[in-house]
Amino acid sequence: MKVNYSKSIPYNDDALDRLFKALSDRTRRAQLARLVKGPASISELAEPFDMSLPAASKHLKVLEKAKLVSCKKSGRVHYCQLQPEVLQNVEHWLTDYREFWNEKLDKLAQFVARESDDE
Amino acid sequence: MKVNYSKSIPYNDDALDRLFKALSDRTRRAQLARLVKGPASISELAEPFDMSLPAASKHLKVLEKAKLVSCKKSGRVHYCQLQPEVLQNVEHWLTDYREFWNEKLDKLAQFVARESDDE
DNA sequence: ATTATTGTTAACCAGTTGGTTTAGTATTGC
DNA sequence: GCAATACTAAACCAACTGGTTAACAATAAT
Repeated sequence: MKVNYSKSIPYNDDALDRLFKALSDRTRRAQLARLVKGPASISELAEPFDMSLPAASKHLKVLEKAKLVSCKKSGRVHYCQLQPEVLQNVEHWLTDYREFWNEKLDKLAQFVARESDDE
Repeated sequence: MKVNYSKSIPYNDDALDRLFKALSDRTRRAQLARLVKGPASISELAEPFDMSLPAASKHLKVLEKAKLVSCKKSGRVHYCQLQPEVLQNVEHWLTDYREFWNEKLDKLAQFVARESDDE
């Protein structure tokens, strides 16, 4: 089943706002990068960044609201897990532009090819 | 010439910050969407959004700083053009995660397939 | 020369963000 | 029971955002 994500489909602006906003902070991107390697507690996610636990915790909340991360409590430890599926929204959003930049790259490639022919 | 954008390469955080921040506002995304259809003046980019010219102009500046748009003045009108190449940074940034979510989707597909077999 | 058009700049404002510290709540371990 | 651990909640702060209006500059049209 293929979903049509082409130009006419209205993207969910609220979701994209939350997503891009979540991704616009390098600390949060670093936390995501850490989570690629596997689940982690909030302390583990705070430690490498030289910031207080509350700060790290707040970042995690932003990631959770964007649905990039899910956390569940086990005892007193909160285990956080990457939930990368929502990044497909970014992927789909890019579609219209990918076409555009490929065109430009093609033109550049043709230009370069033509230049080399002249030499 | 292939550039290695794999995990070990440090992404340019400043550029990604500017890029994701620029994309995190729906007005700016709408302006980009408009520019897919071709260059436009600042007035044209302000008009559909029921906002003042200075506001639209500020958004354009954010897009320019992220290098998503380039503007040049001709007479008194500023023509703005989409510069989508920089979105490849987003594309590349996604790489590590794409792998991750494809895995998950594969597992889901396998699960679904097994379920249908049972029926 | 005047006037209209297309923007920019500056000053301002309310709300958000990213950080802090301090205090409090569960849970675990001794 | 008591102390340590892992976190959350609240209050605060400076800086940034996204918007406004008012004033200005530059170009075009009459």
